[in-house]
Amino acid sequence: MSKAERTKAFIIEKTAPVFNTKGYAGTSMADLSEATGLTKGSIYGNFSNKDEVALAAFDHNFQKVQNIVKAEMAKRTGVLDQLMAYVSVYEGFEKYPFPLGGCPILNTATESDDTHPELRKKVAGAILSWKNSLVSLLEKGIKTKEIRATVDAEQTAIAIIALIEGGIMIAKVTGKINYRKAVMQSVEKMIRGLK
Amino acid sequence: MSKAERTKAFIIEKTAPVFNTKGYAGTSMADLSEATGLTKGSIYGNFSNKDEVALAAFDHNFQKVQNIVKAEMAKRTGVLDQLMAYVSVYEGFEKYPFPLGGCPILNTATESDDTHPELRKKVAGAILSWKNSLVSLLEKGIKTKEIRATVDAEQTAIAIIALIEGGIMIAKVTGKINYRKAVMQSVEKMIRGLK
DNA sequence: TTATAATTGTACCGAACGGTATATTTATTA
DNA sequence: TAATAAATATACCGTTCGGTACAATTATAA
Repeated sequence: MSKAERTKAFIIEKTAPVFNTKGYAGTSMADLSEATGLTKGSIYGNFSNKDEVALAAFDHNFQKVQNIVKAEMAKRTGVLDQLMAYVSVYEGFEKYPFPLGGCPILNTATESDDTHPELRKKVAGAILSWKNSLVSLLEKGIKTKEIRATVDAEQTAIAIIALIEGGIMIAKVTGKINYRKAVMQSVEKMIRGLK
Repeated sequence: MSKAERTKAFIIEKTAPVFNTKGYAGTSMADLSEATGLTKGSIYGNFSNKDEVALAAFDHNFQKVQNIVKAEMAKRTGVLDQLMAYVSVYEGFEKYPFPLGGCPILNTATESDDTHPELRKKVAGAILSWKNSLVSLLEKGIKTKEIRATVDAEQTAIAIIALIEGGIMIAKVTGKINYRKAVMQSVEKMIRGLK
């Protein structure tokens, strides 16, 4: 790993939380300098523009979330139990090394959808891969009879994601953590209703 | 209604969709000039700063959504049917005069939560009033035996909001309208499950 | 250790930012 | 219709924006 590669990774690591809290438009190059302790010239020596840092930062933040979920799922065996991993993670948010600013998908989605096509695509990809892994899990459950055959995997997967993301949004903006927990209990009910 | 009052209303009406698509940080005074055809000086003659316009614009956008839902609910009588009004509205989004840029609650929530306390408060208030009206409706349904007494009104209300907002976000960022419809069908299922 | 390449800091660019003082124009009322 | 008040446009303020040229520094390999 060369010096440049290390610096690049360092910049991403330090600026990712800034983008995730202030947003893309709300984050300035000066913010990135402050977060890294590097000058603007140095940042531009490693990235060609602000966009490139933002895109890398999103990947970094999303990866962080994915790692948490994967780790929690690896502890479990049954399909329903593995689905419940999401409930655990998002109910106990603060116990995990979640990106500062909350869910990067939610944060980036609403800002980018009308304004930033590249970022929008990345978020869409993240949601789609999340959905696909849920669908696979649900279909596996149907095969192993842990889940009713009548369950619509696609619809269920999207509903789970919608509930989680909506719950995070509501809890964060109102400042009421219990709202997120209430929503996660609805997710739990939904999962229990699958068998 | 004086000239100033009319102009003020005009500015809000013309700039509300801009704030709702570009976001607060992403909208400049130049954007507001362009949207209204008025000069910056004129806008500052009617509002003391950009914040004031943004706050008024949010109110305007939220009011627009509220009016649509109220109108749809007025057409119905039963509690479950009135709950279904939300399904109708958010499933058939495009048939209604929805604010350009989508749901103002969703758009404004994620941007304001870490950065703009005043705007955040407004969004929180909007969600809380939405939740309260849902709770009232659910409790009414419990009284009239249209809904099981074991239903947790608060939890159900928040889950419905989370589903709707999450569904809008997913559909918009992925560009797949069907995702929103799938989520609304989950809302429908949830409502049917209440009796 | 020295030459060379890669990396970082300094100093600056023009443009756009939010905001304001004031002149000009338009409503309003006597 | 004339006097006055209200609303709008013009021209500008200092600051910050993203980005760049280039010098100074540091890592790398001979």
